[in-house]
Amino acid sequence: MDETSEDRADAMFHALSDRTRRDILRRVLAGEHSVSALAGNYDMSFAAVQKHVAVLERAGLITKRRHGRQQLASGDVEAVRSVTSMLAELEHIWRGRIDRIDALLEET
Amino acid sequence: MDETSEDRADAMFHALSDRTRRDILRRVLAGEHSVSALAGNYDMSFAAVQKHVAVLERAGLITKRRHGRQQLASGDVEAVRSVTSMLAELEHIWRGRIDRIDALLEET
DNA sequence: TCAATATACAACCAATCGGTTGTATGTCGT
DNA sequence: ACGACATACAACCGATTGGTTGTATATTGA
Repeated sequence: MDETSEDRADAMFHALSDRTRRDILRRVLAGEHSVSALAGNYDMSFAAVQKHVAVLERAGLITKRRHGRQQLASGDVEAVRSVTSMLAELEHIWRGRIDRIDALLEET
Repeated sequence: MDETSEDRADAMFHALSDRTRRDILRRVLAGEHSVSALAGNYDMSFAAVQKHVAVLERAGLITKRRHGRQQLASGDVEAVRSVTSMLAELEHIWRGRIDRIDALLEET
């Protein structure tokens, strides 16, 4: 159902808006971890952590690969960079405003 | 009630997770706009837009200043940059992983 | 002074969120 | 073959979200 880049932006920012998910992302950017290894770090049920991992995966911020009975999660740095570039676009818009102010000042 | 940097991160990413709020942020980064001028752009009630503006303001992404009976909203590019730097921290963690992999390969 | 304008905010609603427990499905080791 | 482990997912719950309408409070211009 998700199709547009706005949908992807919604999903990515939403995934990043929870501190447990940001912590999971940090860990799996540093290296592969199974879902249960991740779950061991938090004071909540395995199922809750598994859902957080699923949210990150749906947003494209992590990928999983099977290894025996485990699913090894790994952070996708390219997805992180795509979020960075959305913010860069915002900064670019702001820069245009400053340029316009400068131009106005120069007119005098 | 918000105190920690994790609370601020929660608020900022949450504020950015809605496309209407991202659009508002783009407009007010480009230049000041009153709340009702912003509301004119969207197919929803004034109150809904006013709440979106309040969410962005609580997250620190925009500031408001009174001008007569209007409140002029303006995007805060420094706040946007602080989000960028959170993502940069994630990229940095990932770089450490790559360095470790390189070191392992070099051992052979 | 007074009507119109601009904003804020409360109360409400359906939908989603972050958590829970319970169950089903694979996969491993013996 | 079977018990233990790893994962997925459904059902449920209270809290929050994104929207609505209605009301209150300033501020302006005539």
